[in-house]
Amino acid sequence: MAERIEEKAILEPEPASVREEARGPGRPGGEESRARILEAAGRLFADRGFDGVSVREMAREAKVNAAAINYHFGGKEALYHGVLKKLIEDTEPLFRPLIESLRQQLDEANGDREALARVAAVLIRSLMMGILSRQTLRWQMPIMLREFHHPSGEFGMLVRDRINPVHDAVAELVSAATGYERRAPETLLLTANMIAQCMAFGATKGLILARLNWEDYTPEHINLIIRTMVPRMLAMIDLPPADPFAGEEA
Amino acid sequence: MAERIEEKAILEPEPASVREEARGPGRPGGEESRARILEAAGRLFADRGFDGVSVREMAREAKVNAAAINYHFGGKEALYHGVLKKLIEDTEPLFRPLIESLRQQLDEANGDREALARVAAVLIRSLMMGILSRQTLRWQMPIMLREFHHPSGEFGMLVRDRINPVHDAVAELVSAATGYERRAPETLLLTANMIAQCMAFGATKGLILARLNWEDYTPEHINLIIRTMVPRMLAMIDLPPADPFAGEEA
DNA sequence: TTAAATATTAAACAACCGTTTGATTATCTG
DNA sequence: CAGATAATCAAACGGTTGTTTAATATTTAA
Repeated sequence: MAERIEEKAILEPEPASVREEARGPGRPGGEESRARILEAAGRLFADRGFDGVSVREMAREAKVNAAAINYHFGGKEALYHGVLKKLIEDTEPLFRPLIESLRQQLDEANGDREALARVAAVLIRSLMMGILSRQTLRWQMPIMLREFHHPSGEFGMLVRDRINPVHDAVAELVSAATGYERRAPETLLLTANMIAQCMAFGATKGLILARLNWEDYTPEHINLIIRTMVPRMLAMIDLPPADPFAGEEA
Repeated sequence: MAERIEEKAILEPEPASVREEARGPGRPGGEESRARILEAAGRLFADRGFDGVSVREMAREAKVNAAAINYHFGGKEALYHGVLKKLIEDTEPLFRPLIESLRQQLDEANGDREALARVAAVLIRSLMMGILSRQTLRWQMPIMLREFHHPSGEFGMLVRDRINPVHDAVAELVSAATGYERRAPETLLLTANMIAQCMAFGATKGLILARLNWEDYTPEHINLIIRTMVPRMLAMIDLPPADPFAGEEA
């Protein structure tokens, strides 16, 4: 029995990162270093892509020795996996309540088109607000966009854990608004397009700033984008206009 | 006098690529090699990004010695510049007639909303068709998208020579359709959004295929996308529905 | 035929890449 | 205290990077 355990331990010298909650004795600080590495790696991966950043640079940014990255994660590829997993976890607080309240309000609307429009308006505004103004999302999105066009080995996990839940929920809204079947290709295409539009002003930020002669996105700019786009995105799915800022404090 | 020329030649050992039309004596075949390098580099840059490809791999794909790339272009960065310049030139035959016929038809429509809708429908279909079905555009677009979000030194040239002409023309359509001023922020935002939507199904191809359970884009898929999206994009800019395939042979 | 010009190549360059190793430090447990 | 455990680091590994060099091949012009 002891042989089997030892053999497995030798064959799989797992990195420290897959440790469970139970902390034994030993030099502390590992969790903080691990967190700093994930933060720096996410920022740099998003900005320059997987091949655009070196392990040494990420280590420098995280104030850690380069070997520490392999110690904590097991390699550059595994670190990217960790970044993507953390991205999914970190966006959970934004998307889960959004999905749940969408489902509930969709139920309450019960086919009333004006109510549907209000639900859709709030959803779109929340998505755009989150994507454009949250600092964390601003560097997380480029990673997702990269995956959308050039899927890596982690793409499956990203679709299963983050994309599908959001798209399925929004598809219910699109289906209710347009009358398309819930799983019809038209529903899926429109859903993907609606969500893509919410991300577009983040994805093409450089272009928008150049065309509009803006320095950077300010809260006023973001409000202008939302005010301009929301009524038109509602029209896109056959819904009447609705104030995207209804129920908001002045 | 001879000194000045020689001095300049020494200080600026320009790569062979900046040669003018006039061909002197010497071993031939340079132009063909240069073209093969540009083709391979464009394909690989688009697929894996600037840092994702090595000079040696591009040389191998182009059936050329690695040193030939520096001989013809002067370096990896300069090669990327050449790829982008060629991209702008190559897309000219698609965009110039599109822009010109758009301007002319816009003039002929003279405010008639049904005519405007037909003009917009044809424009959107042409853009989507070109982006989704042209093999060349399919690898050129990722490069543009990369530039949109992460502008390189060549971004200015791309905006000036390729983006602005297209956006300015589409902005006229958007302005005529919505009533916004031609240079109003709303017009520019809506214009960018309309064009982004035409590119979205190319940019998020991996996601679309995964959600729709498609293997790859077929002509039928592309037609479905266009049939689904065009009427809704018209609604987005306050235009009545129009058949995007009107006037097309069955 | 000789000379100049253009194109191509193998070899070498220093720098950097991701990863491994072995030693060292810091903390907890018995 | 001693031993186990966890974390960190400098150094080195073999390999690859973009680029340069020097030699060579192939053409035209004189």
